Amino acid sequence: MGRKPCCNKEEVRRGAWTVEEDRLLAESVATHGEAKWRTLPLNAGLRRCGKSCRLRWFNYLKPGIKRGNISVEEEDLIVELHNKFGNKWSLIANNLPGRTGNEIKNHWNTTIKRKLLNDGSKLNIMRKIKRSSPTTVNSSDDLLTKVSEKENSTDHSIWATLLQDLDLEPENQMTSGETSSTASNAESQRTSSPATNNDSFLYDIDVIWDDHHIGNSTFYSKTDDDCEDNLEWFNWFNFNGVSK
DNA sequence: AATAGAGTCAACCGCATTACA
DNA sequence: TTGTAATGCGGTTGACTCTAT
Repeated sequence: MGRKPCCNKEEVRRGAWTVEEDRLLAESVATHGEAKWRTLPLNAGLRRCGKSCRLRWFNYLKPGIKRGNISVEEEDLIVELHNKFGNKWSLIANNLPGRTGNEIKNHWNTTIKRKLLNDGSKLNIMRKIKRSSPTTVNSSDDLLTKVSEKENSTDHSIWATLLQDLDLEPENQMTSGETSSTASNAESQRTSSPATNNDSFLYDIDVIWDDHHIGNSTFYSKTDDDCEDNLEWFNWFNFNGVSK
């Protein structure tokens, strides 16, 4: 026996909401509050599923919801929070006033993810690693040399060695045999680390970036093959629990 | 001007979690 | 303590819009 359906699909309306439906929903929430979604449609005179009403309210009608383009600052924050929380959209949304989890999820899947993949040079990946790492780099020149040496390598194990060279905590790296709870421990260790370490690491990379003019123009993916390669690296780093 | 493909986003679906009798 | 209902959430879909040809 399967789960009891939340509503009778034959009797409820589906698809885009009309202005009149929005008005009825808003009035009903104003009167009864944000609760009893199951019975709300009946009380409001709406031929809608309760879940649909709840979604419409929290994603669109609720006062204070920001509409329009997501700013660069917000985007940076989303990337940072996604590094920290993963696909926990509601958690991420809690840190962006006026934005909904659904909106952030959509933006991530349509815009940010594409940017990361298209702009996913190995050095950019290093930038992503350092955002989530509490470690510092011993020397900027040292890092540049190591990145340059390995830039053309197709051997992933060499990059793993580089991560060790960069003083990444062993706990940060999850081997294929480890469980996600191990990764969670590493996560909590990272997030509890002093911000100054992150700042130092960030500064080091930015200095290299500026001084040596290694930017998008050099490493930007120009072909589908490049994108495939970048995606491969991106996935590999994610798999090893480094850039998450 | 027509059209195909890409991008965007609101809404749906079903599983997970929480509340409560 | 347990079973059921209600709610929350993330993944996915599909309609609509935009852009390139």
